[in-house]
Amino acid sequence: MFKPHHNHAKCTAKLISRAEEACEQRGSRLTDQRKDVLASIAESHVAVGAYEIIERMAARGPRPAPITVYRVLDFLLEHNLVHKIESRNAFVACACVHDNATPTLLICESCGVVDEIMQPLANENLQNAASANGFKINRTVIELSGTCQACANV
Amino acid sequence: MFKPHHNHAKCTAKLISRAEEACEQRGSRLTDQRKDVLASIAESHVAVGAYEIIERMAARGPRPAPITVYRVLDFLLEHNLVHKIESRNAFVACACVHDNATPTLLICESCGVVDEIMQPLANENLQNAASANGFKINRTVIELSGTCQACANV
DNA sequence: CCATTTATGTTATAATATAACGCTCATGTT
DNA sequence: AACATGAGCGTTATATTATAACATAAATGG
Repeated sequence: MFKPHHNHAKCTAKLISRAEEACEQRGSRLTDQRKDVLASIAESHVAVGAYEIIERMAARGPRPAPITVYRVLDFLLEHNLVHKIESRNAFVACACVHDNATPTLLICESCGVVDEIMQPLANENLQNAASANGFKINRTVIELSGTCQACANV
Repeated sequence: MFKPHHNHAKCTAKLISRAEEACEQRGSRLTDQRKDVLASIAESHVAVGAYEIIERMAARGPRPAPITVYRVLDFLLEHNLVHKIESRNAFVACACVHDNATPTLLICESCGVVDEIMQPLANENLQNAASANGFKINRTVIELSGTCQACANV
């Protein structure tokens, strides 16, 4: 189904080291468990459900309880190290650097790969529209489902 | 919590009659059950969960099974008569006319009211960005959570 | 070393959503 | 009318996603 078009080991390593940095900066601890969960999610760029994370972890060690994984997910979400795909109840490791801006998620319905792109113009439009309606944005979700380039070319 | 700032009965009536039209145009049937579910959702502009819909219906007649409500929801979603708030697993009746464009949902975290606005510019930006990445959009989700004007003024 | 917070473990359960199967009823056809 | 078809719905069971409540351990700051 999914074939990485890049050196994924390198990709994961980079992600973990960025996560370590981010936690250090914020004075929070990236514990082994948290690193494990993050690594499980980062196994691919495909969105993964919480219970699939449990399976992946069970394959390499003791099976964590759901609450354990959800607790870690909360931590990782707060630290912007993973994103929740709301339209799928699934998670992906954050693939790009975005300070406070909201990424647009491109979700392939065929292979499941989730790509992140920064779209400052769209964010600005939405911010303006919200303001015009007297609405104060706390959180923005932009998810586009469809067909990725790789799958379109098959 | 929520106090309508308008004549809601009128609002619902309009919604139902629009739904009837839409179904007629598409040659599908807006059965009593479907009308009931739609009316339950449209009781307010607050997003409502599937099981809360069941409660509302149970208050006025026999309690429907979850699958029943979900089936109706599928129908209503397909016909664009309701929207699913993905970030909340909840539903609202479609409040405005939008041909094929995607509405932006403004979700108040305080009162739960969901407002719909059309944001052609943002849609266009996202479409362009997707195209630039070779991504073909099938479905777009834009959800802004925050504080609505009414709640900000309290 | 103690107090406090943060992290984790354990058990149970809540909330959301779908599968599978069969019956009924409207509709169109012969 | 008799029949075939498919849409709508009923019923039972179960899958999937997420959280509550309470106990223990481990890190951190004074």
